[in-house]
Amino acid sequence: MALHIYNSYTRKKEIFESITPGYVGMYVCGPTVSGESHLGHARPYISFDVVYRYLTYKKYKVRYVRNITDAGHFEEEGREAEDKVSKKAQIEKLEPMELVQKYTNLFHWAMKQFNCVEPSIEPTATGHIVEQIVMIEDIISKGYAYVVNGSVYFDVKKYAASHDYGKLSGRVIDELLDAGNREDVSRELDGQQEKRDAADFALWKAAPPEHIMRWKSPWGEGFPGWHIECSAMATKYLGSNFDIHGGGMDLLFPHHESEIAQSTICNHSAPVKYWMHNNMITINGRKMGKSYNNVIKLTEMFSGNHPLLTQAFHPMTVRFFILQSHYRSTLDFSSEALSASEKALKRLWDAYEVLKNLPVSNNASPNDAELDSKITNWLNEFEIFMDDDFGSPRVIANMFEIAPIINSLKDGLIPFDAISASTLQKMKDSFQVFLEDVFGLTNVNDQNNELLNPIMQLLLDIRKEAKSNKDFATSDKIRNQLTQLGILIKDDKEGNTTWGVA
RNA sequence: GGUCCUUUGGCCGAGUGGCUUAGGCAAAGCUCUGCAAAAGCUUCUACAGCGGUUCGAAUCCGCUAGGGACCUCCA
Repeated sequence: MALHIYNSYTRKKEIFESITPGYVGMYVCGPTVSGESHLGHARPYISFDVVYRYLTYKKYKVRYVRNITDAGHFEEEGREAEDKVSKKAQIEKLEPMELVQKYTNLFHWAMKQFNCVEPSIEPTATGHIVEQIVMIEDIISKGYAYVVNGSVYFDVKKYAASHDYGKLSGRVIDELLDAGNREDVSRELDGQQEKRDAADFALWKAAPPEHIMRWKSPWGEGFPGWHIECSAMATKYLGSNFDIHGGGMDLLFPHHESEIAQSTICNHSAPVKYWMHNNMITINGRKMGKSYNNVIKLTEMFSGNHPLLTQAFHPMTVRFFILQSHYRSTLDFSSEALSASEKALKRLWDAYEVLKNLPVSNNASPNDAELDSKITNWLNEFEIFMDDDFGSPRVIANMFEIAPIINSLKDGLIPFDAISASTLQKMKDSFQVFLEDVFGLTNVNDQNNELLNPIMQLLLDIRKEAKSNKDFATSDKIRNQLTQLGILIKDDKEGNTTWGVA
């Protein structure tokens, strides 16, 4: 089965065929590093990390570009244009670039916690001012942008006359063009008066004197509009036409719509073959976002230091939580849901550890052909489900179908010759590939270390001895106190004991 | 106001026109156990409401109700 991807642009699932066979160019809108990342930000980066990993698994050579937006944009309309980055910097008494660096570092730290693969290229907006200016000049020369008072605006009306502006986001162009005249649009965009039409968007903004972040341009000192950076950097590193552009659904309009317009004018063709958008993470049914005042920062997530959290959550728990739902569905956050994911992940990973240690026999044919083929089928579906627009929840469901079988094999409830050696080997391989390589999950309980292991073995030996002497006081003491320390003792049928961090 | 999406069992969440209609968490019972835990087995089992299309719909269409997103910085 071939990989199918839901294309936001056509609103259909399409067979994925890369523009250049064997190669994939993927651009994902990265963070604005003027503040700390929150749980909502985790979704696209984890979702597209899995996309990247899966494409790699499918033998594509992927160039994965994810930008860092470190040039400030507007904060509030109806007031004087303010650079978000420089404003915050004054509050915190930091240099703008110092602030940007701080949050970039924090973002990178969080990505590492989530075990996200680093992008191939991570370009910054401030590092590509020249490219953006060149692109704006090109748009002006082609007649689709105009200069007013040192700012440059994209002429949406002119573009819409010959192009389908609004197709991606499902906007009706007449309404956009009409927006400035409508009563319900009471909030005035900055610079609205100097635009030819309300729907026009800024390519370059003249910087007021108090603006710290500013660059020289043919139109005076200023800073780039929000949308142009992605167009410029994507074009530079992936070309005029590339395969996948990803981001949150909230970026559909105006960001991605505008990107299409800009790039189409400059490159004479639509820039992106497959647009992918992840849905939002909500809290109590409401999107997590600054304006709603309901964000949980990632540092709070990992520390449990937030009123909505009953405990700290491991980054892998968050990652698993996100993978348990489809990337295009909204995902409602709650502490309970996270706790459920935590337990589920632990159960799954424990089974995986057991699986890794199961001995592979030379059993050529299964004694229980029905079970053997059921397992084979579940394993084969891993790839089938992922091929169907990255159906990670269904893959996980299949893994949970197999988990009890793994445990039963270990406990002898299912004899080893029930399944063939090749099937067992396939189980090991498939779990390893999908759990670790594709889903990017890692062991949560990797506190095991060289010193602790022999000490634990010593304690378990003493306990075993005590048990065989019916000295249950001693054996229970060891067990109970270890439990208090957060170490779980598991006895199996053969009298063997394993342990793990609870 | 416009555009679009969504509504699944106690909770979270997959999913397909029909074949017993995932999975996880929680709960209950059982097996195992010195007692537990872990593990295994079993049970509980839904598709907002109303109408329509169909031999047959939770799955397609319409209406109603609830929820949400975007239209503004936003993942």
